Amino acid sequence: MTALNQRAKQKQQSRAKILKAAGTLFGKNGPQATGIDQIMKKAGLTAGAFYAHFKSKEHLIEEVLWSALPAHQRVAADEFVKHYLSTEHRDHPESACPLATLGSDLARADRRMRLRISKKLNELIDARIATGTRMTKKEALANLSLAVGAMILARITNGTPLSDEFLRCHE
Amino acid sequence: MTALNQRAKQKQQSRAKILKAAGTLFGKNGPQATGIDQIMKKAGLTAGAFYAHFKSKEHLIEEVLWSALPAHQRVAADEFVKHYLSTEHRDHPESACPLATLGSDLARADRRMRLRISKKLNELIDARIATGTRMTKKEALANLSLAVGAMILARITNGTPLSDEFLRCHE
DNA sequence: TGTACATCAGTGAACGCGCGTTCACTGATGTAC
DNA sequence: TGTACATCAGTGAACGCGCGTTCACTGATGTAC
Repeated sequence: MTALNQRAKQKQQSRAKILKAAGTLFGKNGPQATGIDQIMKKAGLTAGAFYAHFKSKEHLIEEVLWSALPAHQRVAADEFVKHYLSTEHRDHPESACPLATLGSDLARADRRMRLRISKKLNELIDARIATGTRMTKKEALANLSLAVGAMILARITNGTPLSDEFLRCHE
Repeated sequence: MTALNQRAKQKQQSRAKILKAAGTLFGKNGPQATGIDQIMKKAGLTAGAFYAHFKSKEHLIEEVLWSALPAHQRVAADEFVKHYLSTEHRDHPESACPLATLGSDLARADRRMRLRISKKLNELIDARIATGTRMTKKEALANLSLAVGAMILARITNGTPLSDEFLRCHE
């Protein structure tokens, strides 16, 4: 039978809960400032169980980033920036694009991690160009850069008038 | 006499050394991953002396960001993006614009810190518009967003062909 | 179907280490007379 | 000018705490016969 038994099913669910909790907390406070204890509590488990699911905190971080990356894949290319620069997206970093939430952290990540991300970015951009309305690669890269930069700046200035202006600066 | 005596002069120099060392290390590894010991060693002092200069690590971080922010102020508005997106700037985060190096960290900083930064950003942007070649505020914001976003993405993808493409995506 | 044993997800306490911070002390610089 | 005392930048060891990780144990689930 390919059906998982009860134990395996439960373990898989626990793993999913940990990933979800970690994603939320990483988005809110960053991976460095998020403890295993905190993650596991949010997932409804205790700290010790963590290592039955992940080899180390480092491995968890990789996994979370990896799964969070293609979040905006399905948005049409010409709608992308507009969709990205929403107040909704700005105000909920816990469920947001990791390029904006963790961009500077990713820039400091080790080479292996950065290469993995680069590969995925390449795929996403190629897909966007292919399906987009005659968009050049250069335009696609500029769009993504603008979106990520404006989102970060809108978050930094959140609470001042400048923040909304950053969200509208693409128009 | 307004001349400082030898002690005060030396203390001022030590403070400057600490700030410089911290700026470099924060740029390279981020403030979270940088220890007081490390900073003080680089400054040629020992850990204990730190608290004669700064109330806490938190206060040092604020000071460093504050002083690093207007680094690009003097570049002419229409040259700004081009100047910003250089390989030199990408490859030396230790002496780079903190918006790119620490953008996501700043987005997570506390409200007080973010408001201080916002105020300075406002000033810088207003100055840019005033002196620039008929640039609208929206264009200035879009330029800054593009520059910061592309720099972060170029750093993440550094080591792959995509990185240079991000640096050239503004053309 | 029932019984005895094996497996394994999760518990919770403990360990070790790093890091921010404190503090008694030192020695050079500054001040009073 | 010299002497005695005060000040203070910096030292270096220690403290306390949080956090990543380990591990002996538990109890429910799965397996063999």
